[in-house]
Amino acid sequence: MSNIYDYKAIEAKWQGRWDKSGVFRVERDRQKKKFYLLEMFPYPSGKLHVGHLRNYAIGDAIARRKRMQGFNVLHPIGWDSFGMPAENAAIANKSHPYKWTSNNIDEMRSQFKMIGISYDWEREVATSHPGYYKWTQWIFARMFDEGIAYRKKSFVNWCATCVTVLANEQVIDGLCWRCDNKVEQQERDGWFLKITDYAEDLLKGLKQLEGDWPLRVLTMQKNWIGKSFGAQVDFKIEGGGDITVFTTRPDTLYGATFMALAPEHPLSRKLACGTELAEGVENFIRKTVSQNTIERSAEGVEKEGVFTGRYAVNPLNNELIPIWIANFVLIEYGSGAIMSVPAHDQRDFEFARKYDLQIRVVIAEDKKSVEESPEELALDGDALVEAYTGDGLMVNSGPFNGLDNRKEGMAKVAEYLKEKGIGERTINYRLRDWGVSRQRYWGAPIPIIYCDKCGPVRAPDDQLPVILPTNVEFPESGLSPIAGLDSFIDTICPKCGGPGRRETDTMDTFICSSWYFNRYTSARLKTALADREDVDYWMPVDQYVGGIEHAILHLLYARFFTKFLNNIGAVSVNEPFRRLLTQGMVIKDGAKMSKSKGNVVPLDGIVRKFGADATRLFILFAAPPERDLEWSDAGIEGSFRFLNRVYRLVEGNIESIKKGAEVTEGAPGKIGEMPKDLAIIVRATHKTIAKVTSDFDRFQFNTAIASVMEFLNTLTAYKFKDDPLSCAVLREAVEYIALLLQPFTPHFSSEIWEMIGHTEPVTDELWPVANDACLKDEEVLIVVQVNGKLRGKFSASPDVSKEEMEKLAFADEKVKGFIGDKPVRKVIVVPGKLVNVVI
RNA sequence: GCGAAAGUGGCGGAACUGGUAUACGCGCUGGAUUUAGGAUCCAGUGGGAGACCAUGGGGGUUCGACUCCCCCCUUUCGCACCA
Repeated sequence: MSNIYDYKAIEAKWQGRWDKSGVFRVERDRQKKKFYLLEMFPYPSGKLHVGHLRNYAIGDAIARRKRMQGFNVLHPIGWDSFGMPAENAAIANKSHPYKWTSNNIDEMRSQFKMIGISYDWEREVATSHPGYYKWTQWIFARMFDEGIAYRKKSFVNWCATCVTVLANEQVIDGLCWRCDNKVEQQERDGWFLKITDYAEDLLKGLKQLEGDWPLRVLTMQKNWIGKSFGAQVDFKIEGGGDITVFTTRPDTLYGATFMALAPEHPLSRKLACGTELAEGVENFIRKTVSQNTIERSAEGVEKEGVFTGRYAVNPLNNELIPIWIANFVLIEYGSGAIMSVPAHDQRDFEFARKYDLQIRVVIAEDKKSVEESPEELALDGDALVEAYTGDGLMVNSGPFNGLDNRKEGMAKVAEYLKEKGIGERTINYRLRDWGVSRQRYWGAPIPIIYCDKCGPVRAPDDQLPVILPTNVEFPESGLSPIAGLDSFIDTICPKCGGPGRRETDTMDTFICSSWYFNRYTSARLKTALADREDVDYWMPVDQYVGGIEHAILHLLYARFFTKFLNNIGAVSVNEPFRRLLTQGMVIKDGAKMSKSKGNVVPLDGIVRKFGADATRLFILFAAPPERDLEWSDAGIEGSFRFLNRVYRLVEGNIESIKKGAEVTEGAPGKIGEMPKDLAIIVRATHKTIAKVTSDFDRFQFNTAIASVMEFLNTLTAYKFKDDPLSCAVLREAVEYIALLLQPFTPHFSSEIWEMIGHTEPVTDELWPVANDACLKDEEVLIVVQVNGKLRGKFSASPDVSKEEMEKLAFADEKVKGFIGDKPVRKVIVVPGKLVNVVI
């Protein structure tokens, strides 16, 4: 008898069977309750590594268990196959992204099969396939029609290394999310999606997800959307023109002693134009704008500014206030201009101190000070050490004096502004429109044609997909090979029939992944992005599993697309993912495992050495799913050993186990009549079922697996006899081990199941249910404490009375010794658990 | 700075609503088997000679605290001039 089970043969055998029989293929079936389980699909970077495995092992465990619970489970996989690495690799190897990508997909597909994930392979999609991106373009076309996709010139995030523009969500701490290089600001034309139109819907939708999504993700999205209430106010510029500002503090308007514009603000250059200040202003703007995001926004960067020489009129008191340009004012937020209230805003305060600008207090901290010394308040702006940002009573504010700033002031000032037609209450969001133009080749072409007469016109639906030409050469620079490709560019305007030029930018790949979950419901359909009945049956995704790194990016975009598709009547759901499980990252050498960081632990070597089952089991056993996991090879042998022990138990007792099938009634019914020690095994069996079930419901795979291991320890410690009842007990134990492990170690479970004589596959079995009668112990251990410290134990019937427990506790010799002759002050008895004697 | 999560043996991690802290696994020690190694099996394994002491530190509530409350420290993550 070999010590190591033949995992290679076993895994190949079952993978072959699953492939051939197509057990994991599903069809829409209104009779059955559906369950849509989805893991975030991978970018086909080459090979699976243990970081990938975690995601897919978790997903597969859930999918397989749901199948065992009788659900019609949709569990598909595909490829997020557009993207820069393919293009860069192609340039480096003088190959083509198409080839590189499809080779990688082939490699990764075979690896997915090698680890036995229960996918419906008939639904496989690849976002770089024309049959897929046709519908990506179709959605873009709808967005164009609805005014959601639009073109504008603006300051955008530019990554020089990737030679392309990035969305705000793709800039992490001022660095490119992909290559970690510094991002610069550049003024460019490009396509944007008006995600801001959906800001309120996206925010509201988060409420619906509460409890089903990790709170962390909900909070991050909420902060990202960043809703704030306030007012917009128009300030007249002395000598003509006006500036609109957004403020959350209309109650401090009387304290606005200067204005500040973002350097990028269109008026910044104009205001000083032709004056002797023009040069200084120009220099300041140029210097500030050329700084990258980090240099400009890092903590502790000093506030700087320059005076434009011009003044605006405070609309409430008609005072002239100087207009400055300041580095801390952001063009992206609000209107890119602010009214500055140094007494009540720390940033304005620092700026005012530096440039010696007036500071006027308009909110008094408490009532008393207003009543006692009203005249002093007008003066003490200079005495402030920092801005007062709290609430209080309005002072120095004309007719508003004495009002509670928050309860009345804000509304009253806003009302007044509205009456005068110089402002109103408004809501501002931090969320910006999504810049989606990418100056790279390997992405979905934006289906737009420029015509000198008609402007940008979208390609008609019957001309979709706009095919990305594959017969191209790649310049070393990383510039897109289609940017100068006349055969692609030159076309006819669909509107007027005149000459037209195709857009050569491609779409951000996050667009491709914003709707793919719909496509799985009818992956090969040629006439629509998804069959309406199919998509209505399967969507939403019941359980989504993916990395926390997409908390904002992908998860926000996918929600936005779903709301848009719902809006145009293409789908019925409003939120794509009912429940979300964010698994922690797999860390190696202190960084998230990824190919670009060069710290990947490839899967194939490990699987070769221990088998797919042991590898999957280990990664689920090593830590709870949400926690980060520092990878080490060290523990995997334990999982492998465990499987070997189970295998040997079955192989070594195969005759008894088979004989056990002849006892027709099964062990649980006979628990009352069997020997005590055998009954303990039956109880352990059913307790394990109950424990694995409840742990699984909470996705605590690590403890679920631990309890099966513990059960095996109990089982192997017991000397089974060969009588029919013992055989039945052993058989039952082995059967449940196979069933409970099936979601984690499917090949192994299948093999065990077959070995003990089953002809139907274990993957078709139902999830076991513990027998309640077997969960109750015959005896329980009662602990005895003296003054809260453990001093003794005894066992008793689980329904032992409190009086009896107390009696038994005091009878314990050790306990007696600790009590001595001291008086007993109190005795606490927890039924069936513990006695605590207080002396 | 703000917000969130976390801190338990040599290591990964258990402990559901306060009730035997350290389940399960790794590693380590000793033994059995083996020509040897590997594999396997058995026993042991928080610290301390000990009464006792231990869940980041310090207080508190309680008969009883990893669990609840207060203060502090550390780590990780997110946000960070958002007007």
